[in-house]
Amino acid sequence: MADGPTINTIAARAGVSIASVSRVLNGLPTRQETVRKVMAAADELGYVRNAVARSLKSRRTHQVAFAMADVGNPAYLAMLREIQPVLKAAGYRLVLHSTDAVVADEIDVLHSLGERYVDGLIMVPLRVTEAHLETLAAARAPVVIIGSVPEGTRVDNVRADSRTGVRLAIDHLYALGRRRIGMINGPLDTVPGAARGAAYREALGDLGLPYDEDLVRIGDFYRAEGGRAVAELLAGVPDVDALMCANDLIALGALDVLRAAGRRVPEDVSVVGMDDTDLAAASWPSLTSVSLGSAERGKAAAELLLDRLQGGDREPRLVTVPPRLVVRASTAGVAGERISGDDARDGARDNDGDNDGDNGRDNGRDNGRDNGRDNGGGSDRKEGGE
Amino acid sequence: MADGPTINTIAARAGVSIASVSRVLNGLPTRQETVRKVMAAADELGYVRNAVARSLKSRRTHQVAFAMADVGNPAYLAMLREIQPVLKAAGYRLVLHSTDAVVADEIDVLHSLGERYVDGLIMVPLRVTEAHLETLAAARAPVVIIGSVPEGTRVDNVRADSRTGVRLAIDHLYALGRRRIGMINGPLDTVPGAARGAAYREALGDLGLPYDEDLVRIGDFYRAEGGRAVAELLAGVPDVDALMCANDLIALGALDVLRAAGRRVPEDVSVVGMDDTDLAAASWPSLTSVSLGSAERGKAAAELLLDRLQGGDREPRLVTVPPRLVVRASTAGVAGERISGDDARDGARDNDGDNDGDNGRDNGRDNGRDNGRDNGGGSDRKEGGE
DNA sequence: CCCCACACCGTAAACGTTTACAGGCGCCTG
DNA sequence: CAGGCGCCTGTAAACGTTTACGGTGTGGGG
Repeated sequence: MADGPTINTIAARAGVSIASVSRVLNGLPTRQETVRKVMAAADELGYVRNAVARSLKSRRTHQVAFAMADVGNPAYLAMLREIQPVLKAAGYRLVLHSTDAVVADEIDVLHSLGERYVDGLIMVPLRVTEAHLETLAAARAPVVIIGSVPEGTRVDNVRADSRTGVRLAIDHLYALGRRRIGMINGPLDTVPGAARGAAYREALGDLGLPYDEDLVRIGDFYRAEGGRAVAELLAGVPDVDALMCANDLIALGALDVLRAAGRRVPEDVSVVGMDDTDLAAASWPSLTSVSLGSAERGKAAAELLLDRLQGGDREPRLVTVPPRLVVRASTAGVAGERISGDDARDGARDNDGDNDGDNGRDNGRDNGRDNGRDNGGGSDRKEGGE
Repeated sequence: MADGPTINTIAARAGVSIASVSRVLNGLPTRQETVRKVMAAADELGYVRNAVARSLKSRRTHQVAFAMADVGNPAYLAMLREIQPVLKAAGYRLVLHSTDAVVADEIDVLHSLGERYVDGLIMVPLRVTEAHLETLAAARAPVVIIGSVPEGTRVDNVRADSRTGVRLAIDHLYALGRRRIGMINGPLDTVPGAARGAAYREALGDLGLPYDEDLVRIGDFYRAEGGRAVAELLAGVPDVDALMCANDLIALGALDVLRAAGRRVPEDVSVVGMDDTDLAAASWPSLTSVSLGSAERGKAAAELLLDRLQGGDREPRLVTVPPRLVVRASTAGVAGERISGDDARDGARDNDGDNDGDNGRDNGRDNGRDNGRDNGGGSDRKEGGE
């Protein structure tokens, strides 16, 4: 851990100037003999370029930040899984920011772009406040926002479409013959809650179904809360034959309660979740869920940012990622999985997380066609005892 | 995005030297009047310190890297969830490296420490080769390895204990009266596979149960593979009354096949998984699983690294994290969850991932006592249309 | 009244690169 | 053979900080 060699060290040893060393290391035209000497010296000394000094001079860090509310959240993770390889392929490192859902922290991240420790930022804001917009306008590096921003905000933007997502689900339930379709929503003062609630009402209307307040229950985006809401709904409206849940956790709660109440899923009641997280494929019966394309959004955001980093100026772009209905047993009544929409997903993933320094890995999932499997890995080294 | 102000800009505007500016910004003793002028100028200009220049001078980046095989893997994520807050609290940024299970990439990461873009590294190596050890010995920044390293390697090290983990599970099954306990393992040439297989045999022996080869099946660490292996086992040994699965995915496969075969879980067959991933709590019946303490290992690693970054020299430490058996319905036969061991976990997590820029968050999970819930978030801004 | 101590501040060097510029040298051309 | 052109290389400045060092001004004590 001693002080490493610098180009000065190399220059001295090779008997040339630091400019020549730099030129050789950067592949600029140099006499063959000089190249040889410099390379030899660099090799012998085990030289590694100092990224910090390099960044100072070049004004490029080759780092990009990704900021979201919570590292542990599956929707963000799905984004991260796609963002990472895109950036890596382009030679960027990824700096992770977890804002713990504190708005001030998000503003901080935006502000800290001025420190120039990253070349750009992908952010999933909790909500978009005035303060966000102001800081954004003054940001000293390119930013891509995942989530909706007010019309006219000059920033690259990637959105999902949960309205269409809800509609896909309702149409699916309708096609299965369901007519008493309940909705278990999260709080209406959240943006997702409001949007999904409105979309539900709209979709019913378009199908000519009446909007029945008794069929709607508000809980929170938790499993237990969802279950509670379902229990209430069952008590009030025993003839409900389908449940549209505002996220997968609520839907798992619904499965719990329906099972306890002796209702068969999907024979008596169909259940649809939302977000298509890993949990959907793991549950029993496996859960039909609306994917809002977290993975695709992440990928799109990364590509937008790279384009801006490389391309320079252009008008801000808006990318909207279409939702997809992933049909599983909770509506279709089969143990297997059937995909509707343009893509297949099966989220179950796990690993063998062990102390022996050998862990599972995923094979490529580049194109969203991911069967979600983990490789157990392997090892040729057994001495790491337990 | 114009060029931001530097201390030179401020010095000019405040009519002082850059040294004074620096002193003020760093809180070194300065005349009150000077402080005022500098602060005023800095505020007006919206000055933000350039982290790169600062790092070059101070030789500290306040960044730490975390390298593992795959961002999407739940075991690594559990680590990440704990590492992140620890580093953040200490003022460090987190740089993420996903090596895609390519050993050469891991060596690269180790080597790139010479670039000095981070102050330290936490690494979960796929396996530990000679090349790892060599590069490790020459590493230019402190490293913490999660996973076993050969005796005598001079590096901070955090390990799990899957042998004891398997034993916990087997003892539990034995206590429930199970005597025909099968094992569904991953490939034996993987470190986890070998270790868990051996532990199974040993545990049976200690309980006075015979080791019956017919009760052991090797598949891979996948759900479908696990299911296939279970089907074989059922065909050969119909009287099996418990299954020890080498990871949660295999266990999910086991549940699938047992259900299809008309065996009740846990009445006819008890099932235990391993790793206690989020999927364990989501499945039906919920899955008893052995936690190898990924979260704790992550936290311990972060703390070791911080200690080394702050403390300086000391002997390398070894931390071993004890496993924990999380009893759920697949062995206990209750819908609810009962925790055995010293801690409670319930991994279900989800969110409302929506395009409206409003997302769920987790409340504190600092001490491992985590009820795994997500908050739906909220928003006061509705104009983000869909 | 002189000198010294002290508080404050400015100058300049350093961190490790990249790169503009200019100098030296060889060779070709006229 | 002189001039000029090109290739290669070295010198030095710059990126934006931090910090050692020395200078200046003030006030107090001998």
